[in-house]
Parts: sequence; structure tokens; C-alpha cells
Amino acid sequence: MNGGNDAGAPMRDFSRSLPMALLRAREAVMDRFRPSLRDFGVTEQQWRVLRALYDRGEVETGALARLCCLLTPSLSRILKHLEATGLVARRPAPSDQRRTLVAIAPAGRALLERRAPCSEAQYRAIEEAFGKERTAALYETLEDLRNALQNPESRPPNRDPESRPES
Amino acid sequence: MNGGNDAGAPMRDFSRSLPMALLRAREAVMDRFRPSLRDFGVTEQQWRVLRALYDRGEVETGALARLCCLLTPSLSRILKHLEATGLVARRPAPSDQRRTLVAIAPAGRALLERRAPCSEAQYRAIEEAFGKERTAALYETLEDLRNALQNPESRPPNRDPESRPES
DNA sequence: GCCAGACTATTAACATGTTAAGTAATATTG
DNA sequence: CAATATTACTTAACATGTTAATAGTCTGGC
Repeated sequence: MNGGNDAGAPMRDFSRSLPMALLRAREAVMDRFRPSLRDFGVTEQQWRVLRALYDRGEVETGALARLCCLLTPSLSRILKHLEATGLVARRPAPSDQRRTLVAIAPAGRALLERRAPCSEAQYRAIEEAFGKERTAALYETLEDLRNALQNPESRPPNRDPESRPES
Repeated sequence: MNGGNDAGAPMRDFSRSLPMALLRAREAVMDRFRPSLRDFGVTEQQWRVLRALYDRGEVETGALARLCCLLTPSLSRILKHLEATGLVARRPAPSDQRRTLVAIAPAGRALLERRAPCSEAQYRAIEEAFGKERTAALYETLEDLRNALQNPESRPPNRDPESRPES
């Protein structure tokens, strides 16, 4: 059933939605990681924050948000929680009091090192199931897609039904 | 800085996280669609529901959740909102009172048909920026990944730190 | 017909996604 | 230097993600 589709251009089949395809693939991957995240008592986003801080040391809040693909309001709440549970530490930047520097705390480091082998085992399973070369190629493709989309020219404006000029 | 990494296997670089790579790519795509979703006053998830119902007609709640890649508690709230605003209609299934059938309402159909051309324009821009063949290949790859991961054998258990047998 | 067990949808509780508004510190301009 | 704009982060409000618990409903065995 595809009712009411006679007036305009034929509508794209729902299965050909790029956001949906990326979401479905991501869910399939996350299904492998969620059980152990749950066992260790951290959410996916909290893990991303700990993971980034473990690699990068002390980082500003804004930079951390970009690293973790989080919006700053979300990160703000996450850091409040992680600080309260002693997994990270915050301090104002000496040079600019607006900025906040975040670092992983010993308890956070310990948690991360306890879960890391479990996470790596899942990665090995995924690469075995999908193929190591194919996995590497997918990383490349996804990065290329990101680069192709982030250039602002060749992007037609999203037409606003309210404030639209007369075409 | 990559401190405290001497004891075990070397930890994967944070940039080689498959969930992160899929998320970043998806965000890059969604950045193209979010403005018009906002203009039409629907969220991404509400749009997915309308889109699925437009294609499939009347669908059970559980099947709709799978179609839209939503968990049933989320869908339950979304449907409550969409029903209150007159975009969808619900009725109990005649044969099984446990099940609920959902269908798009005239107002929902109208909204969808108004936004569809805008959405299609963004799809054309994406395929132009990334390449039509390459986009098609990506759909294939993502579907293959999903199929590769959903088979349950060859998946090592996520070790639970509480109830772990002595190996 | 009755009941234990399985199934479907919803609600609850906590965490995050998203947009807008607010607050404090810094940079800029006249 | 004072008024203004900009920047970095936070808070607020609403919607969704995630897991667990709940409330009806159905099914099969008795």
C-alpha cells in the first residue's frame, strides 16, 4: 500500500533511507557491546567520554564534546554524573576562566582498563564476522561520506514553509 | 598521552571505533535533514513513524517498532503524541485484544506529502556529493554488516564480572 | 471452564538528544 | 575604559533511549 502518491515525484522507498541504514547498522554493532556496558554500569556515552579522556589526557569541555560526538548540554550532564561518581575530575582553565578542563580520575582509569579487554574481544569477533579488510574499507567509506557532506556549497537550503520567498 | 596501557593488549585507537564511525557518518547525514524536520514541527523519530505508516498502511505496534528501529517504550510515547495531534489513529486488533493497530491519519498524510519533496531534494544533494554508485554500495555494505552480525554463533559472550564461571 | 505461563503494550525511572535561554568571562569597539 | 559583542559552559524544557516492572490478553494442559 502506497496510497496518495500520485500528485508528485514518486517517494523513495522507506528501506532506502540513509539515516535508517546507518542507524540499523549501528544498532547491530551496539547489540554486541551493550551487555558488557550494562555489566560495568556505564552508559554508551559515559564510556565514550572515559575512552576519549584516557587517550587525550586533559581536554576542554567543548573539544571533548566534538571528540565524543555529543552536544554540550548532554556532555554537561554526563560530566556532572561522572564527577559525582569520581570517574573524572574538572577544573577551570588557568588562562581562561570560561573554559573547563576535564581529565579521567584513577577510578575512571581503573574501570576503563577492566572493561577494555572485553571490548577488544567484541571487536575481534566483529572483524572476524564481517572481514578485516571489509571493516577497514567501511571506516574509509564512512569518513569519505562525512567529508563529502560537510562542505557547505552544493547544499540546497531546507525550504521553510513559513518564511519562504516567492521562489 | 596513553597512560597506564602497559599491562595488557594495546588498546584500540579511539578513532577506530565502529559505533563512533557510524554515528559520525549518521550525524553528517542528519545535519542535512534536521532543519526541515524542525521547520515542519516533527522530530526525526516521529517522521520515521509517519513514513513507515504511509508505506505500509495499518501496522501492529511491535512490527512498527521494528520497521522504525525504535524500542517499544519509545514508540508508545511517540504514538501517544502523534495520536493526540491527530497525525495517526490507533485501534485494538479485532482478532487479538493485546495487539494495537496503527494507521496514518489524513493530517499525517498531508504533512508527509508536504515535506516529501524537501526530503527528496536533500537525498539528491547527498547522492550528488557522495556519488550515486557509492551511495548504493554503502547501502549494500551496511546491510551485509547487519547480516554478518546478527547470526548468534561465533559471538563470544560478554563476560559479566559478577556471575562469571571460573573459565 | 480454570490456571500457569507466555505474549503485547504500556508505564516508570533514569540517562541522553535537541533546541532555546541564561550566566559568566573574555574580546572588541568606540 | 565603558558599552557591546562574542565565547564557553550550564540550565531548562520537551522528546527519545534504555532497562525493568506492570497490566491485560491469549494459549495450552488439566
